[in-house]
Amino acid sequence: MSKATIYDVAGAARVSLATVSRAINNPEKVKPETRERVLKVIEELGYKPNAFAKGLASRKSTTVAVLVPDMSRASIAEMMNGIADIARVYKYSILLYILDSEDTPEEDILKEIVAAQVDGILYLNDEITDSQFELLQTIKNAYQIPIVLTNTIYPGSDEIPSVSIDYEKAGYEMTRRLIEDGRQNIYMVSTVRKYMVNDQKEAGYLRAVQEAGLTPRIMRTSGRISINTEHFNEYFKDHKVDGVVAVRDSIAVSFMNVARENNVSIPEDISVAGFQNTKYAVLARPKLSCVDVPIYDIGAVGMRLLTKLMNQEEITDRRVKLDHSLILRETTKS
Amino acid sequence: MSKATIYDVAGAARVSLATVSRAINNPEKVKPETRERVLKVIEELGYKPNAFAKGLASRKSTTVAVLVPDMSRASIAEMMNGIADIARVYKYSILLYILDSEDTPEEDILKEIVAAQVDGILYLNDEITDSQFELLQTIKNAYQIPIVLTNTIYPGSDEIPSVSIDYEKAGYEMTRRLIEDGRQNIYMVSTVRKYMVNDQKEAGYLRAVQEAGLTPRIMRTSGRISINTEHFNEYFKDHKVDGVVAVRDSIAVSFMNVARENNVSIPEDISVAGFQNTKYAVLARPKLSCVDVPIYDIGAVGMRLLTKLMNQEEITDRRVKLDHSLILRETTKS
DNA sequence: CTGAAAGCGCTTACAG
DNA sequence: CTGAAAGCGCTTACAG
Repeated sequence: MSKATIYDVAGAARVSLATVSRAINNPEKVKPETRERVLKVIEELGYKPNAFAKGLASRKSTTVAVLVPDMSRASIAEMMNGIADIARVYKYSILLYILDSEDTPEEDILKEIVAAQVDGILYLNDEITDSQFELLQTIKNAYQIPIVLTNTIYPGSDEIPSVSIDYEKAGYEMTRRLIEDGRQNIYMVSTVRKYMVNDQKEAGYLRAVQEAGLTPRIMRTSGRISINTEHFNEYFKDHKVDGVVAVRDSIAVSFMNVARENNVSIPEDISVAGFQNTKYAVLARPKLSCVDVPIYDIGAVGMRLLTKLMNQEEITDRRVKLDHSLILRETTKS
Repeated sequence: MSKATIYDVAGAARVSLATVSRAINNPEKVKPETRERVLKVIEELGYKPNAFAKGLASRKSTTVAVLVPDMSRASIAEMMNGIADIARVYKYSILLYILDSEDTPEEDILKEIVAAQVDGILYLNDEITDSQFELLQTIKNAYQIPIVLTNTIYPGSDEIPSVSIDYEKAGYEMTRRLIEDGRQNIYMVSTVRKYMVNDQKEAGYLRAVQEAGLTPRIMRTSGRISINTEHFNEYFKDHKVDGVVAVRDSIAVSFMNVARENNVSIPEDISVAGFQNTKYAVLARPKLSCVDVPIYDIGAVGMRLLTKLMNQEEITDRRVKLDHSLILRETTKS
C-alpha cells in the first residue's frame, strides 16, 4: 500500500505517463478504451497524484487560503462550513491561517500564503483597516491572486469583491421595527473596537432614528461579557431606555440579564434585538428577536465567487449582498 | 515584485543554489560571511521558497491535516486556536478538512490527505467509531503518518495517541458535588447520538451515583435545542428530579428554560450542571455551574504532541489527560 | 490519439 | 565550506 506514482500506473496500463496524466486531466484527449484501462489501473493501485509534483508542474495548487481573525467567534465557524462545502465541490483544499495580531505581523502571514502558491484567498476578518486593505491590494496585483472578502465590506473601494448582507439596511429595518413598537429612546449597543460591519449597522440605526425624529444614542461596550454587566449597570442608571438594538446576540442577551436584575421587563418595558441569530438567541429567555444573517451562505457564496475569479470568469457584481430577514421572537412586541 | 526563485538568489549572492538552500535549512554548514550575504539577498528580493518544490524535493510538507466533523461546535473553534498557535511556532501549515458524512465518504477524504503529503494528522472528531479508528490505523501504518486524537479517546487501543481531559473523573466529580448538595434524584442528560466522550461522562456519573447508593437515571436527548424543549417537558412530567448533569452547557441551559416554565426554582429545587464552560454558561441566569474543559490547551497540547511524533521523538504518555476543574456558579448550592 | 523530453524549483548525497 | 548534478512526480508543448 505504499504510494503509487504515475510511472507505476503508466507501466501497469502499458502507456506513457503523459497519457496517464491526460486520462486524468483531459479525458477527452484520450481514446475511450485506453482511458478506461488507465482509470482501472488507477483504481486498482489506489493511485492519487502527488499534490506537490502537480502543483510544481502546473503552477496551480487547487488550494485556497482562508484567513480568519479568531476562530472562536461563532459566526466564523459556521461560515467555514459553507466555505468547505463549496470548496469540496470544486476540488479545492483549504489552507487555514489564523491571525493572532500579537505574534506574527499580518504581512508575514501574507508572504507565507504567497509562498504556499494558493490560487485564491478568502479574507474573513470582520474588521478591515485601510492598511490591511492596501496590503491585500498589493498581494492581489503583484501576484495576481484573486481575493474575496466575506462578511466584510470595505467602503472605500470595490477592487476586492466582497459578499455580505446589507448591514445598513438590516440595522435600519430592525430599528424601524422598534420604532413601530412605539419606542422613543432606542439605544444602539455597539462595540468599542471598530468593525466595518458594525459601522454599517450603526449607520442603518442612525438613518431610522433620525427619520423618525428621535435622538440617536449609541453606546459602545466591550465584547467581553464580564465587563458588560458593570458597564450596562453604570450606564443605564441615569439613562432612559425603552429599546435596544445590539450588534451581536450575545451582547443583547448580556444586556437582558442586566435589565432583569434591575427589575425591568422585556419586552413590556424595553424591546431588545440582536444580530446574527445564533444559539444564544434561542437559548435566551425571553427568546431574542434578531436579524438573521445567512452566515453559512455568505461563506458558500464567497467561496463560489472566488472559484469564478480563479477561472477568470466575468463577474458582474463586485459587492454581493445576500438577503437577510428579521426574526421576531419574544423580546419585541408585535 | 514577481516571485524570485532560488536561482535569482544564487545569482545575486554569487553562490550556487545548493549554498542558498543550505543557508536556509542548515545554516551551520555555511560559512558565516556567505550565509549573511545570502540572507541579505533573500531579504532584498523578498524570496520565499516555493512550497511545492520544497515539498517535492524533501518529501516533507511541513503541513498537517486537521480533520473536524462540524466547525460550528463552539469547542472545536476554540480548539483550532490552540492548534494554530502551536502550529505557527513549529512552522507548520494547516490543511483543514471538514467531514460532512453525507456527501464524501471519510475514506476518500483520508486518501486526499495522503495525496496532500501531510506530515501529520490531527483528528478532532469527538466521536470515533471502530471503523473510523481502523481506518486511521491503516493510514498510520501504511503511510507512516503520525496521528493524534484531540478531545476524543478510543478506549480499545492507545496505538493512536490522544489528548483530552479525564471525562470519567469530571463526570464523577460533578455528580459527587450534587450528591453533597443533598440531591437524591440526579439525572444525567446525555445525547442520543453516541459520543465517546459522553460515554465517559456517563461512566463517571454512574460511578458516583452507585457509590452513593442512588438510582442511576440517564436520559438521552437530541442535540437540537428546539426538540429538547418538548422532550424535557414530556419526560419530566412524571419523573422526580432534583439534580441534572448535562453533557453540554447548551443542553443544561435548555433544560433550565424548561424548568423555569414549569415554575421550578434553580438551584433551590434542582441543581444543574453542564460541561465545557462556554459562553452559554456565563450568559445563562442563574449562571451555570459546569466542568471547565481547557479546550484551547487540548488543541495546543495535541499539536505539540504531533510535532514530537513527526520528529520521531520518544513519547511516554500516549493518553495525555489535562487537568479540568469544577466551576461552581449559581445553579448549584454550595 | 500517443510518446519522448523538457521543465517546474527545490534538496541532498557526492566530490572536491 | 562549496558546487555540479541527479532526482522528487508531475504537466505540457512538440512531434508524429
